[in-house]
Amino acid sequence: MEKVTKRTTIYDLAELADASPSAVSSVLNGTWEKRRISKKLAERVLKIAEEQGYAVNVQASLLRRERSNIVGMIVPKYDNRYFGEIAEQFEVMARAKGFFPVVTCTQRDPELEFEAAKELISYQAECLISTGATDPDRISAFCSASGVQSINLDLPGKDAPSVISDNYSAAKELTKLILNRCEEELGWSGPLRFVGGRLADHNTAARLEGFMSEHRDRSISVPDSYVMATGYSAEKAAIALGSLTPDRPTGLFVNSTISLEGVVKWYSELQSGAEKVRYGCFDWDPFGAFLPGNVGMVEQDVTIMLNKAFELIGDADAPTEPILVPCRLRPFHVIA
Amino acid sequence: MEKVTKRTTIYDLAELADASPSAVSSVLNGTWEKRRISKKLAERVLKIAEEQGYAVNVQASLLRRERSNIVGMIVPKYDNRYFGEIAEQFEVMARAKGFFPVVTCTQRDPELEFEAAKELISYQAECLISTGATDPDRISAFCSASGVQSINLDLPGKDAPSVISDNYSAAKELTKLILNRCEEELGWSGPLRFVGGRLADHNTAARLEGFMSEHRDRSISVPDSYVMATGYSAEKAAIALGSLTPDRPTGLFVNSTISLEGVVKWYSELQSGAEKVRYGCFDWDPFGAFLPGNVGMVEQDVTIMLNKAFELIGDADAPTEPILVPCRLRPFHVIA
DNA sequence: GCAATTTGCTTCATCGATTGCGCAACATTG
DNA sequence: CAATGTTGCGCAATCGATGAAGCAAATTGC
Repeated sequence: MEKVTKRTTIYDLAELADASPSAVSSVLNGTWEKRRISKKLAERVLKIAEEQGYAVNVQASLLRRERSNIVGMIVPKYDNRYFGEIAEQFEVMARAKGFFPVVTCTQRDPELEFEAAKELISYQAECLISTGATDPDRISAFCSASGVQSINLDLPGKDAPSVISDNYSAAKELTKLILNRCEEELGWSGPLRFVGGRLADHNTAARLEGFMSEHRDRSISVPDSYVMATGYSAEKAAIALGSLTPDRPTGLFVNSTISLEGVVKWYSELQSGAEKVRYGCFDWDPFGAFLPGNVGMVEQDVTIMLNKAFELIGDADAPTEPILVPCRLRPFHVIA
Repeated sequence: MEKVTKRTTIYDLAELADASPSAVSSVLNGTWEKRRISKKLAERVLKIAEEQGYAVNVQASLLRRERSNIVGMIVPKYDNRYFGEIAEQFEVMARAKGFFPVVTCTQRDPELEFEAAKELISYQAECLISTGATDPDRISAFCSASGVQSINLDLPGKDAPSVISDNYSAAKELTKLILNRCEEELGWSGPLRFVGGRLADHNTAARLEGFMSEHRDRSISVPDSYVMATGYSAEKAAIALGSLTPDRPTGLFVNSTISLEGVVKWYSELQSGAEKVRYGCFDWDPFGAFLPGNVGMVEQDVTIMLNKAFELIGDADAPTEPILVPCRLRPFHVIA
């Protein structure tokens, strides 16, 4: 219609409705009854707004208001169900609580994490949730300098409240499951190998502790070479296992579904001995139950984690000690 | 430090640096050389800004500027690799082109899709990409009323340029692969069953056409009951297959990885006859290659699709005919 | 019938950043 | 030394929405 594609503003609507911009504004933001605007005018304005395809300019609105209602979240990757579910549920919960969620994916890149965090703060986010951040304390420091609350999810930080899985306990349970199944099905009692993750990463360290603790409880010693923290990459896990030929029984504790991809690739290419392999994985995938050799997976409790995180929003004196959320262990039948 | 946790503004910095807000502004947004601010003052301001943990108020900045640089995207779910990859790559590409990406996940809910689209426009998004939207034309209509460009991805719409996979050809290729493998390995020549998706959905319709066309080429007739478009749900697919016992050879064309979950569940619970089942899936998952009975998957080319979509941004006379992007067929060895 | 109240709006300053315009102070030219 | 040019910066209007304050008209109270 118009030659200029300028966005409609309340001033345009005001002219069309023969009213003042402030009346239009109060009609559109729902405060019109409080401000004693007649129903008649309100309806007229709403009708015109609809006709014109009006959408508030949030920039202008937020500039004037005190609250932005934006909660930001950074997430490393969408290549596994865990972070995907976190992002999805975060958005749902945030909307239900009247927030506007903005999620951004930072590719496990510390620089990008920090840039994205700054960007979200520039958008006046009231709270920033750093999920699985490589350097959460750097982000927390920047947030606190800007007077913005920050919360760590999945990986803990020292300078902000953290909600994380109880990695130690779940890893111990998973180790127990794999060892038990190796005994029952292969008549063999370990030690298992630990595949994937980074030792510098808190979660990997905690899981390795649980893994070791269960071995210790059974008086099984684990050779150093059995700990293969190959990072978060399928290829590296497959390469690390490459030379391993299971002429004897073999058990694997797989840390993350991305490493599981590599393990399964290795497994499927075995010439022989596959029936002597058992593994379990920390993290869940719907296809996991159907992978041969997989005895079980750990599912982290995203709903509870996010509930706890949302409870922390606005809480000035939140605990600095990480809040631990129990995981669910899902045992599978082995597919022969 | 301060008792009030007010965000630092250029006015605060101006006072600290003993300069004017406009000088501070131009230093911070990089126009200071053009505005002939001395290097000395610029460095002083930058130092103070850093000390104070200053972050621009994008709301104010965008209000004043003409461009927002925001590109919005709505995505249905993060429960499969396809949409996860789309979201990730979209963010990377958008940043590389100097945009600020905002992605939001709308749970396949038409109302939420529309609300989210409105919200993104309120944030002055310059372009909105609707991915897999249930009702893309409603979104396009609103966008065009607001003078915002909209682009459809994955599912086409009539009122905005669309970039979609060549569903027909890829489905035909996949059907061909499954039928061939059934012949080679089972000595059986179909017809296959079509499992998952919604017939009302453009992609499902196009894939079904490709499926039918390949059957027609081979003079195989497909009974109506063999088309089981059970929607995007693992349970419904599993239930639909529930009564099917493969006493004879059985071949399945699985439409979407979410339906594949149900198929694999059914498959793994078969008492007998599993060796007589072959299936293939439209959409890719890294664990797919390791699922027994799976002869191949179709991987949609996210990178090319997004490249095409980005080419459309800012293009006023973009074609209204959908742009078709070829898919990659990934054949697998069957795991016995 | 006149003051007091209520109704239904408008006016205007404001949020923080941006930018065209302009003005001193200093340097250069002839 | 006056005219002209350059450097370095400040002033003030502006973007669109908001809400406190205010004001005229309509209604009520006595």
